Amino acid sequence: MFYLTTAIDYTNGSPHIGHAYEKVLADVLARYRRLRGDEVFFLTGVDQHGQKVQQTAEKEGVHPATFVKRTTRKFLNLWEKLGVDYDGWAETVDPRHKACVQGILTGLKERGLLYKKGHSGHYSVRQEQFLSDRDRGESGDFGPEWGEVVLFEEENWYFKLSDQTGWLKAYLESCQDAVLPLFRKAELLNALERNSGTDLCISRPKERLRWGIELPFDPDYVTYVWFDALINYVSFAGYQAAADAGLPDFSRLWTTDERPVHIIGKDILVPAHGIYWLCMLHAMGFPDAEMPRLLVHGWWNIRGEKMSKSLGNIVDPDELAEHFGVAALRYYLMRDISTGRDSDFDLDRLVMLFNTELANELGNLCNRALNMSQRFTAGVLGHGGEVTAEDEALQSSLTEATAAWRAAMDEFEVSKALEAINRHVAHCNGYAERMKPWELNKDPAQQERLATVLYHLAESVAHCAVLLSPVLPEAAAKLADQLKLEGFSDLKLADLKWGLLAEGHAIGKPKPVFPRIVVEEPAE
RNA sequence: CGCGGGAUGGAGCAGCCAGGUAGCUCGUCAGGCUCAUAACCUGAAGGUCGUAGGUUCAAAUCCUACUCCCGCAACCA
Repeated sequence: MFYLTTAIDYTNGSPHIGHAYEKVLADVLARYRRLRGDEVFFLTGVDQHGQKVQQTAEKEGVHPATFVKRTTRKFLNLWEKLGVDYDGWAETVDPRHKACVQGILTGLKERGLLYKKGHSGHYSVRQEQFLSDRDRGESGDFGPEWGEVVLFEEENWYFKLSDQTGWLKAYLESCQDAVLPLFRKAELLNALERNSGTDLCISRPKERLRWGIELPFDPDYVTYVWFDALINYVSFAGYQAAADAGLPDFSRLWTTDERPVHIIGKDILVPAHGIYWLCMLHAMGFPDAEMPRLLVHGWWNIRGEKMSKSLGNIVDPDELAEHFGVAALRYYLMRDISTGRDSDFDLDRLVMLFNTELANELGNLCNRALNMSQRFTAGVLGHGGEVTAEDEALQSSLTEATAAWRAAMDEFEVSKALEAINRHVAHCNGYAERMKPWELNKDPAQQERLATVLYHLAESVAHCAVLLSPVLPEAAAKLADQLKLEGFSDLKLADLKWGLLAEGHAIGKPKPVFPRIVVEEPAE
C-alpha cells in the first residue's frame, strides 16, 4: 500500500495557488501509483482549530464551527473542480480525530513524557500571544503593532521534545530518504543542532483559546496545533481507531515495506514536520523503519517575491481554472516547477506551455493522425507491412520516453516526466513529416506503407494518453475516447506494450482536445 | 563568522551529488511542408556556465575566497 498525505490546510481563509499546487502534485503522484498497479491511499484535508479561526469567526460574529464549515467548503469545492481525487478526507473537528488525539496524549502522559510548568514573559494583549526578543523593534522595545504589552505568567503543558532529539539526529543521519530533496535534510540537521535543548509547549489555557481539543487529563486546557493538526496523518489512517469507525485499517496503510510519504511545503519542514512530528511518532513508539518520508516542495512566487496576503498578489486557483481551464492549470503547475524548488508563477508561461506542448504538439498530433486515418483509410487501422528503420526508431523513442517518464515519476519529478512525453511527441511529428502519409495516399502501390505509418502515429497517441493520464486525467480520457481505445481507464503501466490498438481497429473522429488559448491583446 | 537556496546564449530552466565535446523550451532569422488546432518539420545566429584563485590530463560540475539576488530564523503550501 502506498500511503500519501498532504499538509492539511488552515481554514482561516481561501485557498491560493500554493494549496492547489500541493494537492495537484499529490493527486498526480497518487494517480501514477495507481497506474503502476499499486494500492494507494491518498489523504488530504483541513486544519480547523486554533486561535486565528476563533478570532476570525468572532469578528464575523459566527461560531467557529459554522465558520470552518464555510471555509472548508471552499477547499472541498476547489479539489472537486481541479479533479483532486483523494481517498481520505481529514477534518480536525471530526470526533474520531479528537478521540485519537486524546488517546495519544493520555498514553504519553502515562509514560511521563508530558509535564506542566509555568512560563512568564511579555504578552501582547491585542495579538493574544507571548512575544520574544525577535519581536522587538529597532529601538529594543515592542512596536505599536503589538498594542499593550504586559508581563504575564501562565502555566502550560509541555512535551519532552528534548528527550527525542538525540534519536532524531541519529535517524536523519542514517536514513537516506528521510527528507527529499537532499538539501532540505541538511537544513533540518542544522536547525536541530541549534535547538535541541528545549521542550515543546502543547497547550493553551481555555481563557485564551477555546476552539481546540480538550486535554483529557486537564479540562482547563486545549491542545495547541502540534498535537492536533499533525496527528491527522495517523488519526485518519485508522490509528487506534474503533473497528466500526469507518476508517482504514492502519496496519495496512502504515507499513515498513512502503513507508508513508508526507508532501509538505518547505515552510513547515522546520520545525513542525522535520522535528516535532518525527519526535512525536518516535515517542509514540514508531520504529525507524516506519518513519514517514517527507517530500518537501517549494513555493510559487509572483515576480520573484513570496506571495502573501499583504502584497495582494494571490493568484486565485479557482479563477485560473475558470478562465484557462483545469487542464491548463494542472499542466502548468506540474510542468513549470522542479519538485522541491521554487518557481515564478507566470500567466504568459501557463498559456505558452499549454499552447505549444499540448495544443500544437500532442493535441495536433492526435488530430492529424486521426484525421488522416479517417480520410485515407476510412478510420480503420491496420498494422500494415514491413517495419522500416524509421518505424523502429519511433518505437524505440516510445520505449525510451516511457522508461524516462517512469524513472522521473518514481523520483517525484513530474516536470521531467512530462518532458519525456513531449520528446516522443516531437519524434512523432517529425516522423509524420518524413513519412509524408499524405503523399503515400496518392500512390495506390503504397497503401500498405500508408497503413504502417498511420498505425505508428495512432498507437503513439494511445501510449501518450496513458502517460499523460496522471496529470490530465480528463484530457487523456478524451484522447483515448477519440481513439476508441477500449478499457482505457483500467490500463496499467504493465499493459503499455506496442499493439494497444488492434489490427482492423476503428478509430473515432478527431476533435481538438486542447483548443489553443487565445489571449486578446489589450487595446492600445 | 546564524541557516538554506539561486547566479548557465534575449526570456525561463535542466545539467552539478557519481568531472570528459554546453542541453531543453520560448523568442529571433532563413527555408520546407500542407494531413492537422494560422498547427508541423529542417537549418542558422546567439553562452569564455556570477567574480577570482586552486585541484586535475580534463571543471558549469570538486575545493577556497568574494559579489549580488531570494527565502528562513521556531504556527503563512
